[in-house]
Formats: sequence, structure tokens, C-alpha cells
Amino acid sequence: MSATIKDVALRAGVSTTTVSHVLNKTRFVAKTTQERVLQAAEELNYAPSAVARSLKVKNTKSLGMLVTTTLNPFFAELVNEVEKCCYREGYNLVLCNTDGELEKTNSYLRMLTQKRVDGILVMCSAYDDSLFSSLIGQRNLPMVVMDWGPSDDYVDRIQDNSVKGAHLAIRHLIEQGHKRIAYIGGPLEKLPAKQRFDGFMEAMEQADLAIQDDWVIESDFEFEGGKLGMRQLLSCSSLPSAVFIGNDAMAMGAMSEAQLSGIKIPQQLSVIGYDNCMYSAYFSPPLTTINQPKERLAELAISTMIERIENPRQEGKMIMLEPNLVVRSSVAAVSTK
Amino acid sequence: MSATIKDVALRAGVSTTTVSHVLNKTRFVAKTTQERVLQAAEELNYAPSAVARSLKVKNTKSLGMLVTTTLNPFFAELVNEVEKCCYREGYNLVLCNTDGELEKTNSYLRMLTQKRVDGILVMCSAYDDSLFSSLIGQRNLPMVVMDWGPSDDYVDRIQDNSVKGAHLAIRHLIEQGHKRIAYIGGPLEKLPAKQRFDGFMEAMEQADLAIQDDWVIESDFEFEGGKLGMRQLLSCSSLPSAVFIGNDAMAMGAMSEAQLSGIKIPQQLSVIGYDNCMYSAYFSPPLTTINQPKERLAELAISTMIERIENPRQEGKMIMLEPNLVVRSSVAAVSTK
DNA sequence: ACGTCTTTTATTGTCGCAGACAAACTTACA
DNA sequence: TGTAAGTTTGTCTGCGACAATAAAAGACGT
Repeated sequence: MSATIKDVALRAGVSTTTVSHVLNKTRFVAKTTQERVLQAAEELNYAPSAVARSLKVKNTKSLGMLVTTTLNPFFAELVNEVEKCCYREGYNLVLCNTDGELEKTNSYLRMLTQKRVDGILVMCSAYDDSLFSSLIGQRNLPMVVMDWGPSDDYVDRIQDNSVKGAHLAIRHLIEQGHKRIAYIGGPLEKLPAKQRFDGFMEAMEQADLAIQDDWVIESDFEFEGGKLGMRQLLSCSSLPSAVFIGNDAMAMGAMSEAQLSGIKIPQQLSVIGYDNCMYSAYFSPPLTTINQPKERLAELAISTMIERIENPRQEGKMIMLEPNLVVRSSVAAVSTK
Repeated sequence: MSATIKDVALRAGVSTTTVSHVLNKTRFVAKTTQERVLQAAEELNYAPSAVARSLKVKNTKSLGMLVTTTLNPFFAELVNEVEKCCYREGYNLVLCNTDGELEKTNSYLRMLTQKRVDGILVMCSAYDDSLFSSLIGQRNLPMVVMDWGPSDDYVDRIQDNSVKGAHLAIRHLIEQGHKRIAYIGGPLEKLPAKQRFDGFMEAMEQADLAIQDDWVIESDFEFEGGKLGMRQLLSCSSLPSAVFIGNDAMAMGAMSEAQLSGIKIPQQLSVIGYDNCMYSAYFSPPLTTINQPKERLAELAISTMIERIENPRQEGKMIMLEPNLVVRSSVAAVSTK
């Protein structure tokens, strides 16, 4: 079917070694020989087989990425950044959506192991700790966990400081004069949701603000969940003046629902989100939110990954990234009474 | 590092052949032997090397996907569906964002070729026709083009009938009593943009409606482009009563911009989009739009791909999918005068 | 006991490439 | 002209799995 190194060698009148060396620039070859080889390769439209090469050199220059779902815009943006970094470093990215299913996660983990990817980026919620640790322990497969995922002494973790982010959000609301603050968050078993919740509670406490029980709602980080959360909130006997929503996707659903009920944002209800997804600048009104440094996150994930590939046996480290507030128009100032 | 088939054979006290056969179930092996092998594999945590296997059997069970950018929610959703299908069929998906750069496209094409992917899904705008056709012609690499991409007699194309979709959109506006209709579309060198534009023109003509020159705006299919397009539209001396926007991302930007200028949607301006991205149900107001059957598109792409992998030499076929209207709340009825 | 089947296992070469090792071929200088 | 040093290229083995072929072990009839 396609030309092999042997064909090229034959056509150039040299040995396969020489061909290999000129193609990989791994030792000196006389200029004229080089040219002959290059030309032969060109003429035959030769593309070296990475699979044969991988078998020999024991690396594949590809990474697997396990992610719950790229339907969530935040993940989509993160994947995008990760892909960019991979490209820059000469790696391929194998995208694996787990859809939160253990079955699919395990199955992908097996596939990736067999395909001998050089490492796995993990950003998913349903997982099988024992499987992961057997991969890390026995096969010594490099793994870096972004956002959330299994914990282990030997994986690197790199995450957003969501407690701080939640503080930022609440403090901003308070500075704008809000006292009656609600919260719609993600499922508490996911780390970032938990952290944002904790941050919310802490910040409220520090400001001596009461937390009304039916104003804190646990949802699912999805559009529809935000919508439902808002509906629930609107059914409360008294309404808050502001709501902190655990991610931008839910914020979108929530705003849509509120506006459908004739509530004006931000005049009647201020909204602050989390993630700073690209599109949150295009909500009506544009969403004030907490920015996660997605580009940095991806860069750090990949550079950590590569470092670990080159130097496998080392303690796992944990890197924390600092979020920041981005003010747009979904939070109104309230006259402090 | 990791166990090989030989280790398993040794431990089970059989030959590698036997191991291979019990693992692949490719011929009968005595039950007791099977058990011994399985147990040995289990104990060694054996994972067969797909790279060695691929070298021998000449397929990799992975597909490459070239896409301009997954930042666009429509592509993100499509990639998601494609990934699902791949998983179902036992394939891995290598994600390649080209960012519209020829350089990156070519570079990825080379990588994918070397990695010996079994086929390539193409959905990108910047391409090098000669490179593609050399891949198809010489290496006989299966390729299916979704949405837009290079044309060739030997690639399969599967696309949305965007002319029809545009008709659907315009007819809906007309049925709701609109006569003053504007258009904000994508770059005309992209096939879907061209088709939607043509459909728009045709439908307007068929309804004997005048097309006001400064009401047709060519933009870029991105959020920001929609915003800019709307700004331009709003600067016109007279305003339309409705606008057809070439995709949902632009629709979002456009609606945000219009609402920022105090224009009420749909009371003062009706908006209809294209794509039916997941989140368009959560705009305020929820977006009336043309639905592209993304799931079908992905399914057809993959099944066509697999068919072509199994049966390489055949004429390229072209499959057209029919869009449909989904009515939400961004188009208001207008009293026909 | 012998040959003939059938069932089960072993041997070996192959896929395409890389690299350890080494050979051939120059040139320089005694 | 011989030898050491330097330059350039080649031979050969093995990565891990698969499969074609060969071989061994039972089963059975005569």
C-alpha cells in the first residue's frame, strides 16, 4: 500500500539506516546522500509509519483526555486550549467523553492503555479509583488531573482556587450593596462545586449575612439545571436581590428563566456567574462572572504532563490557579439602607 | 515496563500463539488452558499493545477529525456526536483544531498520515486541495467531508441542505407577516454561508420582497461577528422588522447588541437563527431557529466512513440532510398592513 | 502395534523502524 | 607504503503481536 523505509533506501541506493538518519537528523550524513534520500522520499510520497516507530522507541506522542462532556462550554474551551498546547508540543490529543458513565470511563481507560498513549489528562467525575491507581502504580502511566478527578499521591493536580473565586463573587455583590444573596450551585460531590459552596458560606458568614435555607439550591452545572434552579428560587416566598450561580452555563439557563418570568436583570435581580465562558460576554445583559484562567490551566497541565513523562517517578504536585472577577452588566448597585 | 504476550505465555506455560488466540477468541482453545491464560494475563495486568498489533494488522482503529474550531458551539456539538459514534464503533477520535490556518491543517494532515489513522473526518475551511487529493489518491486514505471542506470525486460528502433551511427561515418570517427582512450571514467562501445566502435571496424573490442592500451583511459566523453585524444593521437609516442570522453564535452576539441598544426582541425586532445549538433554547428570549440534524449528521459521517474503510475503492457519494424549523420566542407576528 | 484423523500447541517469519555495533573508505602523516 | 585517525555508511537484531506452517498428542479402527 504505502511506501516503507526500505523502498526509499532502495530507490536512493543506500541502507535503511541512512534513510532513517537523514529523516530524523540523528547523525551526520553527507550532503549529497541526504539529497538523494530526500528526493527518493519525496518521489515515493513516503510517510514514515509512526506505529512502527512507536513500537521501537516506546512512546506515541499522543495524550488521552478524559472529560465528562465537551458539551459544557467551559470544558469545550478548556479542551480547545489543551489541544493548542498539545499541537505546540508535537502531541496528538485523543478525545474521550465519558458522559459521566463509569462503564465508558473504564472502557476508554483500557483503550488508551492499549494504544500506549504517553499520558492521560483527566477531567471527569465518574471514576473508578482502583483502576486509575492500578494504571499509575503498575504501568506508571503519567496522569494529570484538572479541575476534578481521582486523587492519588502520584498524580499531579492542577486546579482553580474556587473557594477564593466564590469569595470574590460574594464580596463583589456585597460591595454593590446586596445583602439578600442566593446561591445555585453544582452537585456537591464534585470538588469545584463543593469549594464554591464553601466559599459562598464562608464569605456570607464573614460579612455577617444570614443565609436563607431555601435560597441555596443544589443543581447540576447544566443549562437546564440553571433554569430549574431559578424556577425553584422564584417560587420562594421572598426573593433575594442577587444570586451567585456556580457556573456560566447554569447562569444562562437561570437568566433565561427569570427573564421569561418578567424579572429584569439586573434591576430586580443581580446575577453573578463562574467560569467566564467566552459567550458570557454576549448574554443580555452581559454576565458579570468569575474568570478561571483557562489558558494558564491548559498550559500548566501540558507542561506538567510533559515534565512527568520525562521524569516519571516523582511526588505528585498540586498547582492552584487564582481566579479573578470580571465585571460586566448583570450586577446592579443597590442603595444600602 | 509493561508485560508482553510472552510474559503471559510463560506464566501460563503455553505458547504466545495460544495466548493470542484466547485473548482474541480467534480459534478454539481447551477450557482449562483458557483459564490459565486468562489468569496469567490478569495477574500480570496485561494490556496488549495496540501499537504492535496495528503494525501487524494494518489498521489502528482511530480516526482523525479536522475541524476549524471547537469553540463554535455548533462544531462542539457535532464533535460530541461524532465522538459518541466513534466510541460505539470501537474507534478513537484524534481531535485536530486547524484554527483556519493552512499551516496547522497541513501539519496535522501529516501527523495523522504518519500515525496511520484509518480515516479522516474533515470539517474545516482552510485547506490545500493538492495535499488532500494526494492523500486520497496515493495513500487511498478514506475521508469524509462534513459541512464544508475540499471536494474530490473520491471523498464522501455529507451536508445539510442549507438552501432549504434558509427558505424555511424566510418563509416562517413571511408567514408571521414580516416583509422588511435583513440578513447577517457568514463568509461567502464557506459553502454553508453561501447556500444560506442563496436560499435567503431566492426565498425573498419568490415572495416578491425587496432586498435592501444595506440590510444584507456578511460577517464571520462568530459571536463577535454577530454583534458587529447587528451594530452595522442598527446604523441603517431604516430598520427591518426581522433579521435572519446565518448561525446561532452570531444570533447570540446580535441579540445581545440589539438589546444593549434598548431594542426589544421580538417586539421591535424578530430574530431567527440557524443551527439550533443546544443553548439557543436558553437565550432571552429563546431563539427560533433552523435545526440541523447533528446527530444524524454524525451518524451518517461515521457509518459512511466505516463503509469506506471496509470498501475503499468506490465513487464518492454525497448525502444531503434536511433541516427543519424550530419555533421558540424570538419571532413575533406582525399585523400585515 | 500401526496408520489415520482430529485436536491442541510450538516454531518461525513478518510488519516498519531505530540504533548498537562495526565495517569501509578517506585522508594525513611518518 | 603503512598505519592511525577521521569520516561516512551498512549489517543485524529486536520492539510486541499475529498467523502460516509444522509438530505433537490423543482417539480410534483394524
